[in-house]
Amino acid sequence: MMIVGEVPNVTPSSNGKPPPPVPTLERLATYHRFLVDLSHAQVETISSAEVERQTGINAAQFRKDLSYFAQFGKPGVGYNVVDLRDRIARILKIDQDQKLILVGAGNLGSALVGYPGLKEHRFNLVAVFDNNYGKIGRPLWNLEIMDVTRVKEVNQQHRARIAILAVPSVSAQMVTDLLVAAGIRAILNFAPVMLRVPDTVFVRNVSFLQELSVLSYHLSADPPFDGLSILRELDDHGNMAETD
Amino acid sequence: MMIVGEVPNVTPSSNGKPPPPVPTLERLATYHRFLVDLSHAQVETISSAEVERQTGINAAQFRKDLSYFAQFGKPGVGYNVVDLRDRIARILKIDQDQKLILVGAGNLGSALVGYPGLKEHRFNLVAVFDNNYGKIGRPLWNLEIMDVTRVKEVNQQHRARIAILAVPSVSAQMVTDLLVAAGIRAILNFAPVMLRVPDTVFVRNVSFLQELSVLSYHLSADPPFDGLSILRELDDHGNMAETD
DNA sequence: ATGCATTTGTTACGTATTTCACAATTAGCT
DNA sequence: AGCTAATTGTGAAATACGTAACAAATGCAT
Repeated sequence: MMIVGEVPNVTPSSNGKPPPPVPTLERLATYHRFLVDLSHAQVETISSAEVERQTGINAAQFRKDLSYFAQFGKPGVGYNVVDLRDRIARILKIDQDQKLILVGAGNLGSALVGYPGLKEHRFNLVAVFDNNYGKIGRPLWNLEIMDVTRVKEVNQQHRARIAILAVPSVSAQMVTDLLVAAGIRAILNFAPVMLRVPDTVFVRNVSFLQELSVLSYHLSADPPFDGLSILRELDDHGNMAETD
Repeated sequence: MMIVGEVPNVTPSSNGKPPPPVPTLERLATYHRFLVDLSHAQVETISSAEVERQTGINAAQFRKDLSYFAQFGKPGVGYNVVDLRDRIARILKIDQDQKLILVGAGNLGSALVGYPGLKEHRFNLVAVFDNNYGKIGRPLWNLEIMDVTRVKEVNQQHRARIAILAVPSVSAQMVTDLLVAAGIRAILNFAPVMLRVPDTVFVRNVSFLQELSVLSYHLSADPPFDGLSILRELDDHGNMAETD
């Protein structure tokens, strides 16, 4: 029973249960890919302990992640690989074709949508847009690059709900507004800026430079060691961190 | 003074202070880019409240993030934009040229290292490797693609410490072992697998499919709304979520 | 059929991160 | 100089997330 005035920001399908944490969703995608591999290797069942051994993710974490959604396993036995794989796919809605549009047909955008894993995971590119007149009309893969100002009109046919945004930072917000107006509900943003969107729209940011900067931080400031000193450390410690 | 037997896993420059959380480092990169923009716009000083207004990041969060490193601002005044920008750059070590190598000269890898933002942020690609014999010897940008088995030998000259890993999942671990042996200390991994590395090596994972899957989850299961319903919601609520 | 070894689902605990709240500091104004 | 308004830096409170621990469930062996 919903109390009037309560804020219904609990994300999709507001049941009674607490919504799954975002890190859980991220791991779910990892589990899915892992299970796909297992199923190809004809593995029938797997235990959470075995998942930990093979992926490095804590077994309790794995079980808890799944518990946000339903009960999947049999005590004493484990999880049926194919069943779990398919049920996770349903949760993430990657069991059905998902239409994508790309905005920004530059180097990065073209490469991203050219990634063959996309089709394999049923993400389907249906249209490509750009705001650079030099590019409009040219082909990208099997599609024609269209003027981004037409995105609303064009998406009335496709009804894609996910957009990949790979435009320069300066145009990112402007393009985002067009996407929102075109019915896009989820944006994968590669521009290193915070987008303003209505709270009905989900954004995930991927920033290449940010990732590199975090890595850069962790490099010690001392004079660069040559490769050998690392090897020596390896020998000292045995070798790998964690697990076998 | 270091107590014997203490575990020195506190990341770089083990001072007495607690190490900054990783989320703080990620935001630091965001602040840096934001400050670069401000400095180009000739803004002299900025307050944490104004940062919140413009980036959406909580003002206390901003101040606390900075407090892990030093005191940067003047009470009653705020932060000097140029000074803060440069000090964050020093913290992240993006004030100096950082050498990078790329492993995996496919679509994605080529596009990533072709991104002009890299040079602007002083990340310098010094070598490209692949394990596909068809590609070895060919040029990529101004470099020749080399056999990845030679990475140790070649990196003895360059002494790059950061690697971008954009190879298929199956070869990712094998290549990683070569990189570690070659003195690489930080890896930006685009393959959707968990890499095993010694704990002297830092890994950041970027998975395109994982990001899309998380977005896909958030799409409600109900029949797809057309673009107009979203617009109606926009009108109802005023318009944007948060801030002006 | 009963007991044992295994493994789940979940509650309780611990750690990490974010947010709040306020004393301390600064610049400008009178 | 002293007062005021603004804003920082930070300990304490709140929240989110991860890990451990264990009762309940299952299949297998006897």
